[in-house]
Amino acid sequence: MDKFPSKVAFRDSICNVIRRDLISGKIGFDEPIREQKLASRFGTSRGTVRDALMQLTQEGILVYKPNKGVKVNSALTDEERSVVVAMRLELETYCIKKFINQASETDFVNIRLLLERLKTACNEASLPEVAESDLALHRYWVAQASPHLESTWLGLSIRMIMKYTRLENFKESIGEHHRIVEAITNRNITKSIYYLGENII
Amino acid sequence: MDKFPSKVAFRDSICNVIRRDLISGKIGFDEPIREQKLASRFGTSRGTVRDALMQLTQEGILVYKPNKGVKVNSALTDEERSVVVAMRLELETYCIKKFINQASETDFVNIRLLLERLKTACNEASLPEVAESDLALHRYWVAQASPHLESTWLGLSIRMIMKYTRLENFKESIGEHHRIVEAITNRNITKSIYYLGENII
DNA sequence: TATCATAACATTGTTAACAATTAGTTTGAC
DNA sequence: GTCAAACTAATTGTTAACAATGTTATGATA
Repeated sequence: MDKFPSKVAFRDSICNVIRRDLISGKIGFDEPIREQKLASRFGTSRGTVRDALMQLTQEGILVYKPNKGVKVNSALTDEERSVVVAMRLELETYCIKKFINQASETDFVNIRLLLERLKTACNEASLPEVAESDLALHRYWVAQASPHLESTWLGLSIRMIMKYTRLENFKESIGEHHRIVEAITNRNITKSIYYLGENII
Repeated sequence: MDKFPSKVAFRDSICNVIRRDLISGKIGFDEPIREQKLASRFGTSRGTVRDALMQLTQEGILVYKPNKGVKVNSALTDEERSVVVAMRLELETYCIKKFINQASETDFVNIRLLLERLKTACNEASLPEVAESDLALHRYWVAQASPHLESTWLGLSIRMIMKYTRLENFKESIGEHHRIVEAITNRNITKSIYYLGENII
C-alpha cells in the first residue's frame, strides 16, 4: 500500500501515481481501471479514488463510459500527436518568453535544481523518473508564467508522452534541456525558443 | 429543481448546466461554488455533484483548493486568450481538413441542422443559446474528425468564451458560420479554413 | 476601541452501505 | 451441440452519516 506525506493533496497524489503508471507502461491502453482495486492499494475508499479518476478524465488520458467506469484512453494517431505538439509548442513558447522577462534569481536557482534532478534521473536510466523530472522542469516555467494555463499544458504534455516517448534517448535529453536552461538563465529568448522547438517533437 | 431526461449522463448534465451558468454570467468569477447548494438544486446528493465538479476542474474553468472546494477560475489575460485562440485554431483546422475528407452526406445534413439551430438562437438573441449552438456546431466536426481531442478542444473553447464573448454580434455570427458550413459542404478546404480563421478570434 | 482566544457554525473530506447496472455462467429446452 | 433465458457475481452509481477543516461571531481583556 502506497503512502503519502501530506493529506491535503490526496486526490492529486492518486492522480500522480496513475499518471506515472501510465508513463511507465504499468497500465496498458484500453485497460479498464477498477475503483476498488485502487482504493485498497491506496488504503482509502472508493469515493476518494473516484474523485481522482474524474479529474483525470478531463485530462484526456482516461475516458469514462456510463456504468462501465473509466479506462485508459486509446493512443493518439501520429497526425493527432503532431497537432498536440504544435499546440504545446505554441503555449510553451509564450510561457518561456514571459518567464524570461519576469524571472528572478530564485527562479533560475529552481530550474537549475530541476535540471540536476533530470540529469540524475537520466543517468539512473529510470524511465518514469525521467519523464517526471522532464515534465517538472517544463512545468515550472509554465506555472510561473501562466498558472491559468497550467492544467491545459499538463493535458497536452501527458498525451504527448503517452503516445510514444523520446525519453529513452537519455543523453540527448540532458543536452537539450541543458541548452534550454542555459539560454533561459541568460535571458536569451530567441535561443530558448529555438532549443525548445528542438526538444518538443 | 432542474430535471434531466436520462440518468446515464447525470454527471455530464450537471457539468453542462454549470458551463451554461458560466457563459450566461449567472456565476461570476472567483465566486465559490457550494456542493450542497447544487445538490439540492439538482435533487441529488453531494457525491454526484462532487464528481461533476472534479471533472470541470481539469477543464480549467474551475479551480480547486484543498478544504475550500472549487471556485470559478479567474479570467484569462488578453495575452493568454490569444494563445488559446491560436491553439484552438491549430486543432480545429486539422479537424476540418480531416472532416471534409471523410464526411458523408449525413454529416452535411447534420451540420446544416446545427447551423439552423444557431440561426434561430441568434434571431431570438438568447446569449446562452447562441453560445451553446455555436459550440455544438464546431464540436460536431471536431468529434467526427478526432474524438480523442474533443475534450481538449472543449476546454480551449470554453475558456475562450468565458474571457469575453464576440457572440453578441448575432448577425455576424450567422454570416460567418453560414460561409464555413457552405465551404465545408463544397469540400473546399482552403475556404473552410479561411472562414474559420475569421470566426475564431 | 483593538486584539486575541474561544466557541458556534458552515463547508469540505472520507467512508461504508445500499441500489442499479453490466458481465459472466449455469441451466434447460430443442 | 447450440442457443436463449435465468441466475450469480462483479462493478459502478448514489446516498447519508460522520470526521476534519475552515470561517465567522462572540466576548473578555487590555
